[in-house]
Parts: sequence; C-alpha cells; structure tokens
Amino acid sequence: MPSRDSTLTPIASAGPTEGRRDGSITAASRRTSGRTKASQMRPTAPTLEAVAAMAGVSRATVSRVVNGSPTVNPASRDAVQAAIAELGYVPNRAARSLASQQSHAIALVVPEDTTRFFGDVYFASIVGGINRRLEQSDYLLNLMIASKGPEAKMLRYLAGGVVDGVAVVSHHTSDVFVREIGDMLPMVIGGRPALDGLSGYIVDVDNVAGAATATRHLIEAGRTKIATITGPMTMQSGMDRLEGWNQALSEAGLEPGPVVHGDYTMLSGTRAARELLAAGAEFDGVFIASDLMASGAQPIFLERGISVPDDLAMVGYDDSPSAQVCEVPLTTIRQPSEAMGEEMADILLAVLAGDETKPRETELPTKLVIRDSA
Amino acid sequence: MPSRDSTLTPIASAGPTEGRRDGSITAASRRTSGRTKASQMRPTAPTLEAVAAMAGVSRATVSRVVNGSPTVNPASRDAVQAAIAELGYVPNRAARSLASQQSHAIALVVPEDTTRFFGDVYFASIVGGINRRLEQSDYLLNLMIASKGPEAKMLRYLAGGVVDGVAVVSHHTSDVFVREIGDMLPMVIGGRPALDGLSGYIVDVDNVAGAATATRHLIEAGRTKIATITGPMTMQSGMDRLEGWNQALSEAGLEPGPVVHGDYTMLSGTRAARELLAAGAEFDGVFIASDLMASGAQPIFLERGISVPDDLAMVGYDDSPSAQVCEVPLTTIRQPSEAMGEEMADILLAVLAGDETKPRETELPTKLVIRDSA
DNA sequence: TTGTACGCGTTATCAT
DNA sequence: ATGATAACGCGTACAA
Repeated sequence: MPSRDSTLTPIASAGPTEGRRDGSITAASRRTSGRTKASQMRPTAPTLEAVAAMAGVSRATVSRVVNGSPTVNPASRDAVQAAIAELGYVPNRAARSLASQQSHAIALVVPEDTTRFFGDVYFASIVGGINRRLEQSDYLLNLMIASKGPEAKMLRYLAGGVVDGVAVVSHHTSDVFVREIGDMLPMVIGGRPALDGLSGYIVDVDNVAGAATATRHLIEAGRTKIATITGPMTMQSGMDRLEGWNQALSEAGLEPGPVVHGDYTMLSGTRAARELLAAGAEFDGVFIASDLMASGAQPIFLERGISVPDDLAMVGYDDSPSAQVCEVPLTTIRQPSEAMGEEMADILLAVLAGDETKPRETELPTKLVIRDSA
Repeated sequence: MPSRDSTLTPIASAGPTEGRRDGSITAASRRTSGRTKASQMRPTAPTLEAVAAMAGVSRATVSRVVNGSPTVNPASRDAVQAAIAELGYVPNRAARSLASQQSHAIALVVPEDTTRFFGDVYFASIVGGINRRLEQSDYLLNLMIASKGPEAKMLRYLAGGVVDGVAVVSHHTSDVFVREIGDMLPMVIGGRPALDGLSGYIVDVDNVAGAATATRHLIEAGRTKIATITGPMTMQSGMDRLEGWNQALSEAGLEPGPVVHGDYTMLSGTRAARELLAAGAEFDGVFIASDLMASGAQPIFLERGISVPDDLAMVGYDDSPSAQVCEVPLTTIRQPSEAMGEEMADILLAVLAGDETKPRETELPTKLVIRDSA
C-alpha cells in the first residue's frame, strides 16, 4: 500500500488499502483534477473501500453486509453498519451492475402517444400500481415512450443492458417490436395484445367475466331483450366482452338481442344507438362495451323519449369519469387497473428473482358498479 | 491469448484477445455456467473486445470510433463500423458509467401523488416536452414519484449516482428535499418553487405578463371596473398573477377593482364569486387566476342574471379543459407547458455538457386564447 | 467467518 | 493515429 494513507478520515480515505496492482497514483490525481465540468467540485462519494477501512475489515465483508449475507460475524456487521451510517455510504449503481450483470432497473415501455398516455386515467392507475411495488424494491423505473418511428433505437437501448426487465402498457399492443423485446428480456404486458405467440407474461382483466356480470345484472333486473354495442372486433377486449354478453344470455336461456359494432369512442356510441333504433328491433336492456360509447348513446335514447332505466336499462364498461357525468349516471364495470399494475410489477420482480412459477397469464376480476342507468 | 479462439464467428468470439493479466479461464467459465437464473441462456452481448478483434484493431480504437473521436484513420473507422454493424454491438451502459463517472440518465422527480400527476394534462405536456428532447440525446429518463413519506430513500438513490441530473415538476414544490437534490446534482425545476435560495435552474411561465395580458384584454374591451379572483398567496404563481393584474391597471390609469382570494379550486371560485357580489362593489370585468375557479364562479354570476360577457367580461387562466365546457366558454391564458418541458431538458442537457451559460431562470411567454367570455 | 484477487466492459492516459 | 494498460467500484470464487 504505497504512497496513500489509509487513515480513517471519513471522506478523504476513499483510497485503496490493498489489491492495487502497482504503486501509481494516477487515478487519485485524475479524480481530483481532471473531472468533467458537470460533476466538478462535488465531493467524491464514499466507496466500499472507505467503509472497509473505517470498519477495519475487508471490502468483501462490507459487501456481504450490504447484501445481507448470513455468514457475517455480528460484531463486524455492527462495525460495518456504523461505518456505513457515518460515511453515508451508498453503493455505486454502475459498479454493481457491471459486476453482477444486472441493472436493477426495469423499463416501462409505452407504445403510445405521450398526451394520450398521460391523459388516460387507465394508464395512470397502472403506473401507480407498478410504481407502488417498485418503490418497495430497489428497482428503478425507466420511462420509455415509444413515440413515432424510431423504435429501433429503443431496442438498441434495451439490448445495451439498461434494464433487467420490461413492462409494456398500451391499448393496442399489436406493435411487432414488442415481440422482439420479449425475446430479449423478461417482459410483462398489461392487457392481452393482439399478437400471440410472444414470450412474455400477460396480465389482463377478465373481460369475458366482466361483460357477463354486466349482462347478468340486466337479466336480474328483469330485462329479456338485451342488445349490445361492442368494441372493435380487432381488439381482444372487444371480442371478449361480446363473448361475455353472449355467455350470460345463453346461461339464462335468453335469445341474443341485436348487436351493433363500435370502436369504444363516444362518436361510435352515438352512431350505434341510432343504428339500433333504426333497425327497429325491440330491446329493453343494452350492454355497451365502453362508458364512452354509452355516454354517446344515452342522449340519443333520451331524446327519442326512451327513459333510462325504465324503458331501457344500460350498463357500460370501464367506470370512466364519463360514466358519472352522464345525464343518467351509468351502471358500469370497473377494472382493477391499479391492481393490474401491482400484479405486473410483482410478476416481473418474481421472474427477475428467478421464480419461474408465475402463470404466463393472469386475469384480474372486475367489479360491478351500480348507479342509475340499470 | 491462451485457450480461446479469436475467429470471426459473430457471437462466439466475444472472448479476450489480449491484455489479460494471466492465463486463467475462470471468468469465461463463470460467464457460461454460473449465471443467475434471470439472464440464463441469453447469448452474451458482444463487447468492445469482440468488435476490436473482428476489426483487427485495439479496444481503444473501437472506443474512439464509438465516441466519435476525430483522430481515427478513416480506414480503421470503416472496419470498426462494419464490425459493429455485423455484431450488433451496443455499448454496455454500466461499464460506460463506471468508467466515465456519468450515468447518462436524468431523473424526473415528481413530488406529487401518482393519480394527480397523471390526471393532469399540465404534467403530461411537460413530460412530453422533456421526453421529446431526451429521445434525441442518448439520455435515459428515470421516473421517480415521490409518494408519501420515504423521500429519504429517493435521496439515497440519487446519491448513488443513478443519474447525472434531475428535473423536478410539481405544482407545489415547497418540499425541502428538493433543496437537497439541488445541492447534490444539477437540477432544473418546472415552475418557480415557493422556496428560494436553492441551487438549480428554474423554468417558469411569465405569470405576471400573462395576467397583465388577460387584464389588458378586458381593458381593451372597454371595461373600466375590473375585479380579480386570485390564486393562493402562498404560491408564487398566485402572487405573480395578482401582480400582473395590478400592473395592467396602473398602466391604463385605472383604479384597481375588488380583490378576492381563492386557491385555484373550483369551489373557491364559487365562494369568491358570492363574496364579490355580496361586497356590493361594482365591476364589469374580472380576471380569475385559474380556469377552474372561473368555472366555479361563472354559474353564480349567471344565476344572478348577470350576463357574460355583456354585463361582465371574464378572463381565466390555464386554458384547461374546463374552460371549454363552461356554459359561456372562457377566454383564457394558455401556458406553453410542452415548450416548458423542452426548455427544461435543453437546460439540463446543456449543463451536463458543461455549458454554464444558461440563465438560472427562464420565463416562457403565455398566449391569450379568445373565446366567448370576454 | 474472513480476506485475496480477479473480472465485469468501458474510458482515458501515456507512450509510441 | 494507435496500442497498452490502469482505473472505475463492486461481486464473488477460492483459499485460509
């Protein structure tokens, strides 16, 4: 240990105490003089070395304490912990990553427009859930918004070992690059994607059961001629909700009522309502696959003098804010988006911890929220 | 170069070609056998070594090419670039960070509740702006939501060198820990915080000018008795908007009308309107420091038979969605939130690049949006 | 239980 | 212009 002291001076003793392969002092000089402007003059953070020196043990022992190894003498453990507290030691992330081949970070990939992503409470809750779990671990969340075009760049990023795993949230996860991510890293997807055969975990709400519940509610209210306005048939959720409606009806031995397709938007709900009425078929109940569509449809019914829920009982889906601002507040199905986020994080964390027992697909239950429309 | 081949086999040639300090093969064996479960079986990413071997140059040269050093022979450059493309080489982030003492990541710190953060378009635009700039650099964005309580943990994270800089966005940045961040890392804050004396850059909208513009619009419409409903006097923006109202009036040689304080919420707007009317003072124009308050106030005026804008001209602030759903759509002041995000990122990037010339405070201009209320 | 020493993949210095 | 080689701070076989 040449030319460097190893006194216990808190900060200044960050130098090596052993193990150097020569006696040069170049590193020390670089550290104190040639820093880049950005970090210039900031005191050097204490390292394992410093802690080891202060505690009078080797780096290895400090490392063991930091990582909670069971094979450490309580006495040394205490000494080390004291030193850590004293110095305010924080493990260097980069060094740790490099040595352990893990970044301890996970990416939140959003193949969606920024404003759309942030404007949607659905995403908010999911991210909230993910975040809640992650902040209890020591994983970091990297936000990666896959705006237009250069997703190749993102793939390169991910390939660089920036993260250990990926969480994908989107309404329309048909993007092919999601498959590439899944082949590269542990991945969990929120909401079943349109693609199949991709290697990743899927967390989804049970759309079939939700829609069935909604429809059953109409049935229990004594409705017998039950129509539906569906979501897009290009989306899994759209198909599942139609399926649920069908199931509930056949369970009850009822004939399926008229079916009109929409695309989840308010406008499509308005059009669908007109179409239903124009078709002339009778119906006293309707399951509408999104609250937005329901809020588009309701005014049409009302202005034709059809009273809700007396003449027509309506049940929506999503429990979105629009459900409450309708003239007749909507009975609807609430999705557990926050729980979904938590589940996604849990799965990822488990997989990263080497636990391979999580099911590839998880379906979360939905809940009926009763208001005035049915 | 013992016991390893250095053929040009794309992936398999990732082994060392020189520079090893002994002839052992332990590392290689560890890499291929004892990996942790999580990354098990994933092919080892190509390293600088591999590229160097394939291109027939040293690691140093490859590094120079990767980092765009001007002092490289075009011939070698081409060879290296070919090898990089061939191997699909991506620099290892951790190793780079460790060697360069920079993480090439910046943290987005949000001292705000998750749902509130995501529910607010204001934040959405800011993040959108930040993201837009960042995705053009090779910096990563780490989302750190400072939920309730343990902000100490976040500070420790940041101290660990996870990021090179921090962007803070919040409505009420009075949190003390923001100061600690600023003392630790380059920091830029969106929206002037209530605290002062903290070391960081500030990007804000020019609230004074915005309010003055709003008020001037009322004056130009011929109003002479102009009241105001203010924001909270504990917030900088609240004080600034009051100041702007004052300025415009004195410029025009008008007497200040009645002043009632609110707190930006709709409810406080409702109360303020009642208070204004109860006070009995006359006014034919009113500047209201937030659209939410304005939408709370407008119904009060209308139900008293005061017509807007004929009897009373109203101007709000924020251009929030609520401005458009009012019975009489609000003329208001739009804030450039997206530009704000971009500016924040630009500043951070500049500072991290060693550019110290950015002003400590930047004020962005606002814009008058004319609708029906004035 | 503890310490030694090597390697993780880069960057950067210093000769050449 | 290029190549050796020492760090960067930590994890971890292996030895003791």
